[in-house]
Amino acid sequence: MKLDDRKKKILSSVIEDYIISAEPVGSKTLVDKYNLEYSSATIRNEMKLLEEEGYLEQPHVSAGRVPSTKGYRYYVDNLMKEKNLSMLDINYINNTITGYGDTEKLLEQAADVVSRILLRPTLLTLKSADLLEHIKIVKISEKLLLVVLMSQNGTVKDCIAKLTDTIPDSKLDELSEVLNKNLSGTPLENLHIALNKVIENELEKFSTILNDISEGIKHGLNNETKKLNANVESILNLPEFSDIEKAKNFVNILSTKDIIDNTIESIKEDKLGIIIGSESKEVLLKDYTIISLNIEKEDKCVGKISVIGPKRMDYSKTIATLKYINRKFKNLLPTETKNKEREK
Amino acid sequence: MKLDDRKKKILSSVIEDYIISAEPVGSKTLVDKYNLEYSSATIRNEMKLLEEEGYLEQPHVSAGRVPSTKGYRYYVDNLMKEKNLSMLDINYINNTITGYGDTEKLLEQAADVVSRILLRPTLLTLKSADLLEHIKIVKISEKLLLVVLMSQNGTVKDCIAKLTDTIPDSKLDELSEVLNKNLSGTPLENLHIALNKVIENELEKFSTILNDISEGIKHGLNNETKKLNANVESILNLPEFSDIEKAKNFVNILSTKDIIDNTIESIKEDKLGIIIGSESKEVLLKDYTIISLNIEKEDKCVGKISVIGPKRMDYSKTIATLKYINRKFKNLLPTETKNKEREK
DNA sequence: ATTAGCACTCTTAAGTTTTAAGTGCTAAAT
DNA sequence: ATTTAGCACTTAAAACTTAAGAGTGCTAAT
Repeated sequence: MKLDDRKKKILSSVIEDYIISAEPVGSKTLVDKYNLEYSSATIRNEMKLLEEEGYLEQPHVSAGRVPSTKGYRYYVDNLMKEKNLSMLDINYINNTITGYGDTEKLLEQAADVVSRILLRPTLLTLKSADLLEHIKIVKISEKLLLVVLMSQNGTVKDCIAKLTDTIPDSKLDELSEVLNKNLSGTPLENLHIALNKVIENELEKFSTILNDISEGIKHGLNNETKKLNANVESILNLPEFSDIEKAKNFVNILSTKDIIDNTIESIKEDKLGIIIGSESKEVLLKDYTIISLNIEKEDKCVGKISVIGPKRMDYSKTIATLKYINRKFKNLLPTETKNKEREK
Repeated sequence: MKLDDRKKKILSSVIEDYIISAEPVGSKTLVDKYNLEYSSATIRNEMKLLEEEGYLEQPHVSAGRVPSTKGYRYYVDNLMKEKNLSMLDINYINNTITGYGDTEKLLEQAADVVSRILLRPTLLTLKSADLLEHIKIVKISEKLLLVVLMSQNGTVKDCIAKLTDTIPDSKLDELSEVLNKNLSGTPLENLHIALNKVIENELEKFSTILNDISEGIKHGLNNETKKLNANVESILNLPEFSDIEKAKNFVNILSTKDIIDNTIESIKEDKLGIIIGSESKEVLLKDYTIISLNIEKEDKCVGKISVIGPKRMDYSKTIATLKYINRKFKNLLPTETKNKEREK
């Protein structure tokens, strides 16, 4: 398990070259491109040992070496130098995520910007256990109400309620108040059920209109907001997908919720999680890496942004980007009690 | 320009076979699959004539025939039978577009469902000239306001305003009222400019808070909502994109706003527009067809849904789907004055 | 311990042959 | 005057063959 300095140097050179070139790396290439003070023969010997130890793989006998899952893992844990983001990327992030919008909007912006910087698809997983903070009813017309829901995680949702009967303006505030008293703290996904229960118990006089609102909420909250992915087409440019069958396969993985879900869930709440190839239990992910960031608000996880792509990934840049996003969100998410001035 | 019955039959058979198979259609295939009461030799002669007239094309001398732009056009205008949607598709549409949500949400749902039924990407173009109908201010916390904007087209937008100073609850309604009086009817994209003007002219006492709101609106309204596309990955399954370069090329077209914009704009307001290959001025679109539907609300166009893909498209099903969507929207879009019961 | 040198393996590219699809034309049949 | 059978011809795609190139592993020399 111990690698001497020369092996480390060779391993990280192979990985860094492969990350860029996507071609198996040979001993000659290493001598030419990286200033290794050994001959190609020595490097060949070392690479053979690294392969025997499981850090490198050889697609076929006359090819160079490719990093294995174990190799990438060793690189990420021990060899990788943390890169700084370029000014270009920093500006891109800051100009895109300006802090206006509710939590969900901000998370979407972040998932998108990360995807475009790293040229990989990203997935946004919203934390499902989001509780109602505040509800507000706004009249649109005689027969239409706008129901604005604000959650404790800071997400705002609009629902449309179609009224069977009209309601006088004077009653609206009373209605809002009653709803807030009864529903605040309810998980969003149970909201319409809870509302129905409220109707049964005590609010007979509003029953028709509450039914309409309940129906509106049911349809308006797309419970399936658990996931969303951005920029799938970016993968077309990756050499690993020059075979279109592989691209289709990858897209299938992306659109099958469970595959990635199961893998992501194993990530500790407080950490940036990296799952490389066969480290996932999911066999279909054996050629792919997922790097996932938990976004927190007041120490509660509100969502996850996951970068997914072939194992050949710019780990350093990916991690730098996600860490930057994480720091940005720390003083960004709107909170009830405090509201920091945004930094310039 | 006149085609006799036999030529018509042959042309439509070629097109219908090609739409399914994506392979050039030969005389033998036609005799075998379609019950044409002529020999392959006769059909060969006819196909040659159809080619000379420009309705068919031959990729190379030993291949079958492929429809030309002119051929597709003739088919669409004269030969095509209107298909009925399957119950499956109808149910899918009805279960997806339930009528809850603002105009923009409904349009997004429609663009998505159309894309999934037809297995082609769709583009949603929102009409930019949308005017403010109503504005409502809701307090989220001491230093945060939620600004809810309702447009005349029936779209609801939420913006977050970060306050420099606090505002007492009692002032909120006055503020809302003042804003409505001054801003209703303003085009959404000018809203924050108009607001700044209002501040200058008369609302000095609210000036700080109005500035904050103006800033929130500026960031919250993503003016670039002109377009959005769905389901790009569906194209990976089309045989025309088994060459990944072609797929990339197509994705590029999709993401270059102007290319499709220019073409779509030439479509008459009240019609379902079909632009086949070289009928577009845009050279890059010469192998693609766009079928575009205007969605109207109270006789005003609120958006366009465009299906785009290779010329080889199931024209009949595409048109049937869009027409169904169109009919659905007729009694769906929320309006200020009237509000029809939704059909069962 | 390192390296030059070379035989060996296997992939990829390039070139060649074969196969099969489909045509267009001619001459015969209707 | 149409229609059709039949066949020579063209071409693309598939199957095979050969050549080139990359990179290794091993041996023997440094």
